Amino acid sequence: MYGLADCNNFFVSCERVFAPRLEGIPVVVLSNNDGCVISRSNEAKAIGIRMGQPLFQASPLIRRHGVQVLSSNYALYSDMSHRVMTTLRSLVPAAEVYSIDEAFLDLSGIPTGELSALGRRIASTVRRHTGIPVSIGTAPSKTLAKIASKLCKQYPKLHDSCLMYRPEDIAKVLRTFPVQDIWGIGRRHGPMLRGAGILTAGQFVQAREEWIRHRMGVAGLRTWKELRGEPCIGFEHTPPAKQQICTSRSFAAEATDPDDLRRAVALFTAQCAEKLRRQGSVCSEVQVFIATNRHRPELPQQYANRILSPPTPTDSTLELTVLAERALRSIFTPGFGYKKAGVILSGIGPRAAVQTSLFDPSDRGRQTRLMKALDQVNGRFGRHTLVTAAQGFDPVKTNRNHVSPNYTTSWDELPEIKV
DNA sequence: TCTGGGGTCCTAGGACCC
DNA sequence: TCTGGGGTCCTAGGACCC
Repeated sequence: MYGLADCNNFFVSCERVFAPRLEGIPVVVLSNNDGCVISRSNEAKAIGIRMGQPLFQASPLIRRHGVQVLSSNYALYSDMSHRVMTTLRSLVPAAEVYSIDEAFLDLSGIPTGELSALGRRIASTVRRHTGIPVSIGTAPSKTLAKIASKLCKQYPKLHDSCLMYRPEDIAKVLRTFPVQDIWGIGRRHGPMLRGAGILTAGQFVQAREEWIRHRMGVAGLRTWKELRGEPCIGFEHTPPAKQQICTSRSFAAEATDPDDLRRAVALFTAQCAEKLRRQGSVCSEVQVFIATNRHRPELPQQYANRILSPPTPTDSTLELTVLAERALRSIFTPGFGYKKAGVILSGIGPRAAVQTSLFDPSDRGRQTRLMKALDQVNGRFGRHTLVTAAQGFDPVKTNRNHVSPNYTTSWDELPEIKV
């Protein structure tokens, strides 16, 4: 049996833990650069604010209903996520972190009769330890567990835990579950299925196997089997290393000054390299891309990118920064206003397996010790304590006009408390 | 005026091999 | 006129997820 623990309205719930005034009123959290709505309280959902909706489109509703608007604060959310995951791990044999707000639970070996109560205990313990409300879905496959967790949000009397086990119970749920809400069915296959007269998960599992294979490939077939109770997506006990690492941002305003872009690209490179080192990998390619504002078609448009390779796979911020800057210089074109830039590391492999070049100009051991020192200093004294000169201390501006304090990760940012 | 960021996997087609 | 069979690797594009 698989469990799925899903935090309800996660980013909004994180904000509410430390700002109880946000309880019971409509709240939304925005994407980077304050662009789109990416988390909504139940009250915000009820008044019709949509997921992913641009802020400016939602603003009439926001004004009319006095919706509280917050910029995203990932330092807070990732710390809260760790607390939730730690609590989950203490309650089940194993947990697979699936996203910042979800984890699959390995429930093998637990008697079926105890699963329902266990789910309720997990939900109430996470709530008590972290303040975050979660929904626990339990079923014979991951796809069914996802559906079970969604039912918790619909039916309060389930007390945050839904077990779908007996075939007749599963069939009953699938009969009314919308096909486009199934995990694995996205914005293309959803409408395709509806066009074919398949509106519910129940109709989907009744479709012919060959038809699914033909129209939706092996991934669609896997979803079909999972819904029929045949697990095809296994439990991952150790997270695989990333094959690609990306850091990118949109800017508050279009950048025309090459120095602004250089500093941004240097910062993104440093952040990518840090992620790379954290998973113990090296990379053999660094890609830089810059893009104009695609929502302003009346302005000259460009998307440019360039990939460069170090002589030997590396995880050194310094080596990668030199390459990234060279790549940027080769694609930057005066006269364009760049709204977004990013760095992508690829060709990723384990550090332990690096094949060095006979003509390698750099001192590997020295670079490694330097990066270790860099990571230790920043780990101890804060993220941007030690930076490359190329980054500077004055990052290119993004919009973040409604940000909450870093309640859990930086004491000096806590609001003053009157006694 | 204002429109996010970070990933994975599959598939088809082309280039190439013998 | 007739024009093989079997395979690998790479890439771009499309689908999906949060």
